[in-house]
Amino acid sequence: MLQSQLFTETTKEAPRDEKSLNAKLLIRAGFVHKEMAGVYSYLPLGLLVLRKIQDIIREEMEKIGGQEILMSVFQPKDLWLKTDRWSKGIGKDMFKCKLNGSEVGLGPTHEEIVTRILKSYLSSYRDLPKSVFQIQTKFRKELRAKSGLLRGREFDMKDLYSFHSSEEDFEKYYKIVIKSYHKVLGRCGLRAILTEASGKGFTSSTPHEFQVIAPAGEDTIFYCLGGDFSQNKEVAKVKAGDKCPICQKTLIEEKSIEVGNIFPLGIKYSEALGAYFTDKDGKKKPITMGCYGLGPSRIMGAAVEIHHDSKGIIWPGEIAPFQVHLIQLQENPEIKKKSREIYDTLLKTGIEVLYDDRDGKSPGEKFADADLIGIPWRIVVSERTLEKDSVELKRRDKEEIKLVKTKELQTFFKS
RNA sequence: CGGGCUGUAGUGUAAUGGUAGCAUAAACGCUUUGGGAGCGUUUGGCCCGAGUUCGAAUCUCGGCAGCCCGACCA
Repeated sequence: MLQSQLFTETTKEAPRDEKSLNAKLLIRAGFVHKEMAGVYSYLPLGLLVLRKIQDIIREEMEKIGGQEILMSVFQPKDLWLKTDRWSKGIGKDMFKCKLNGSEVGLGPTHEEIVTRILKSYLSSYRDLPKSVFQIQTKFRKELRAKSGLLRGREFDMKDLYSFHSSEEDFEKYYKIVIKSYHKVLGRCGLRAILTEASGKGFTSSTPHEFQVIAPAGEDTIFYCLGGDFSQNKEVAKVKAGDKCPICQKTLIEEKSIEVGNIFPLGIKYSEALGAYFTDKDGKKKPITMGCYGLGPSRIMGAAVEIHHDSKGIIWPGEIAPFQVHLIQLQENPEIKKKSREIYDTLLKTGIEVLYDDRDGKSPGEKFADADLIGIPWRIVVSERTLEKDSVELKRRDKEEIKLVKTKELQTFFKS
């Protein structure tokens, strides 16, 4: 991508009406545009990041048998009345509107819809287990949107639903999802702590949240540094300073961001909506379900909260909008020509490059922009480097700069 | 939804009852080029409505919007 052609530009100042760090940096760097409280548009750079997060999720969900679907945003009222959630629980947060005189909702979550769909296709134990997921914009009437991308009224969510013939089979899958989620989040540069949470009306069993320690978080968790125990303050039977019930180490209290959660749904929805299957013994039984959420947009915000410095964002490699930020530092024809060659070579090698080919920008401004945008590798081509047939290579998260021969650049990035 | 704070060029800010100013971005020209460059010229603004007043960005009331705290939140 030629930076001179990029739709967005950076700004020196963050807008006054944003206090949250993730929103400030993402807006300054041109990743998102704020439309209203809790509602953001994704601009080219932001969409690249969002898609990378979504693609990591897709890949990992498919590895655990998830099949991607896309469900309707509109939610019929009668379905939600059957599960008694139209005006209770999450239903209170549902945007509702009239459609030809009847009321419909905009999906804040999809248990109702997915359960009704599965009724049409799953009828025997031979059909189980199955799991489906979707990545979609969710709408929620949050009373108070806040913290930039962390709590929006319109946000991106991946919701996975699994269907099982028994509680045991469900539990096996639940553990598989836990592993998978840790992998997804790890690839997104986040270290999450599996935390016991409250059912919040979804279920009576203990669900789990994936919490990332960060001052900007709105949750508080107690956790053990040994990594074997964590409880959300909402449901905690422990407090800071207590001994870990498992390994006796001291428990710590921290603010954290909930980037994912997983719920045992049991047979709550299948019973309410009549989703039964015929078991080996010929008996009709309700399908056991689980649901599992991850918020790509929230992950993006959390990644910025965790990975930044005073100069800007430091994207974790896998979700960076580009791998390399190539900077043509000066405007003389030789530098332009050489930069262009390097750009073409890198592209041919399959590397994603943002090429700062802009004229009329001082070196200082180009460096400052590169730091703000936060692409993992920076390559500088200048009069100085060309004298040595080289370019400068610097990682966004390191201070050291090394000279690399232009010829060796391709090999460097291949490995 | 309760409480608090705030709305001034695209963005960030100043003017506290009396000529809307500064920075930055944008446009043009010349110079400049290793950490947000210089000079000159130009464009562009008081959230909306009502009231008080000779006169309102400024005071009052209402609305709308944003942020923060709380409540709420798979």
